[in-house]
Amino acid sequence: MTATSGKVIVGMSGGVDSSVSALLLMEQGYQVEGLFMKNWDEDDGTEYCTAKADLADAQAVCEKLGIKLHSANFAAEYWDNVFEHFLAEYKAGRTPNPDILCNREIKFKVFLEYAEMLGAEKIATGHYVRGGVRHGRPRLLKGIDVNKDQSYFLHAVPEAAIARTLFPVGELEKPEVRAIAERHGLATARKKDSTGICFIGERRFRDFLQQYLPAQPGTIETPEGEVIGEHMGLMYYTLGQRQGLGIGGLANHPEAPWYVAEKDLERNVLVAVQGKHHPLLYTDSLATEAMDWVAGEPPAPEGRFTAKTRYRQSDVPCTVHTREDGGVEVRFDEPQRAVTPGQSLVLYDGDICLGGGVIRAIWNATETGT
RNA sequence: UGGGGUAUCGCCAAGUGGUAAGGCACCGGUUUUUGGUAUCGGCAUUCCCAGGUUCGAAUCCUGGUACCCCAG
Repeated sequence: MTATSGKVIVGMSGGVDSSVSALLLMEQGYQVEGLFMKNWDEDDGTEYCTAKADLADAQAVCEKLGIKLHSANFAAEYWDNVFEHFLAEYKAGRTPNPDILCNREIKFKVFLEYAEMLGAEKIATGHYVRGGVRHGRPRLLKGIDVNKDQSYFLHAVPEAAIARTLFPVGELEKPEVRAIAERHGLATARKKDSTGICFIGERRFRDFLQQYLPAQPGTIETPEGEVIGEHMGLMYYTLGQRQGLGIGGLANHPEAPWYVAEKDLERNVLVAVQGKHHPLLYTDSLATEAMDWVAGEPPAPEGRFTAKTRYRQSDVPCTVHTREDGGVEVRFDEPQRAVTPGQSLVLYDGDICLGGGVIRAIWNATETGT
């Protein structure tokens, strides 16, 4: 990278990654300013006040670096374009991934437009991905640190937005990022990585969801129909889940934990199976809703790629067929565990993230159809 | 109230005189920008109750209580 005088607005979350991103861009000669986004209006100002702490951290870093920090509130857009959909998915019995939508709708859309308004040429974030040019066009590439790669969350961001974004830490390993922060005395150097739904934060998931959706308790059953427990509402569970079922030892059953294998919405029954590798936990093929291709179109109507069905899963080989409605059908070489409708299938060609779509239907390796 | 059986952590369950296994569940930490997964740690001074025998009992004895089964 050669030095440039372009103006860049960095999305500052109050974490190490965005802090170091801002620092690196300054070193590269950019004219850097920060923007702190607050996209969730707290319903409970006392218990979950991490947003204030994050803002304070972002401010401390910006002061240290001597850059200006803007702040914006996109809560209305977040609610309309991310959260409503999030709730609708849960209502439909699926397990949505709000952060994927958040990136497409907020960080790489509303934020990008806002930055343009502030006169910036580009934006930057602390994501562990790389923007690059491959085969003559801008691409979304996996981060160098395979352990932290966040391309899964950005697969729905269009190429045009990727091309206008800088991802400084995508070129680094996480430990280096912390070391840089430490060396420059940034307040966030040792701050624990945040998890939880971005902007909403870490909180008791059940309590949170219950504020928006009514819970309908029902029974937990084995595939054979034996009632083995009670669930608090289907929306609180996801496929492959172990914790929270409350199923203790059962006479005439092995000493193995139980996992969620299916949600029967019609009967309001949660179907559980015993043993981590129960066949009903595996799926062989799936279909998605319309895909978001980073390049705007599929690389080919069909082909061999690798895929993730979940963040932090290593890519697995699969065969992909594109349907006319824009979705794809995917068959995995090896059955995959706990593939879940509502989560996204993301396709890769080497380190290029091609795009992905929300999983709509799954087929078990032992099933004949449905 | 005739016979037989069982009573050990929330649940399943070892232990038959030597000073309470294990699993599941649950709780906490780690991992993690979804939900999960995984991983590490915690979790019965006490064995239905009351007496007794013994250096020593969840384990033996006596008497209760509860539940189960077969007979009625």
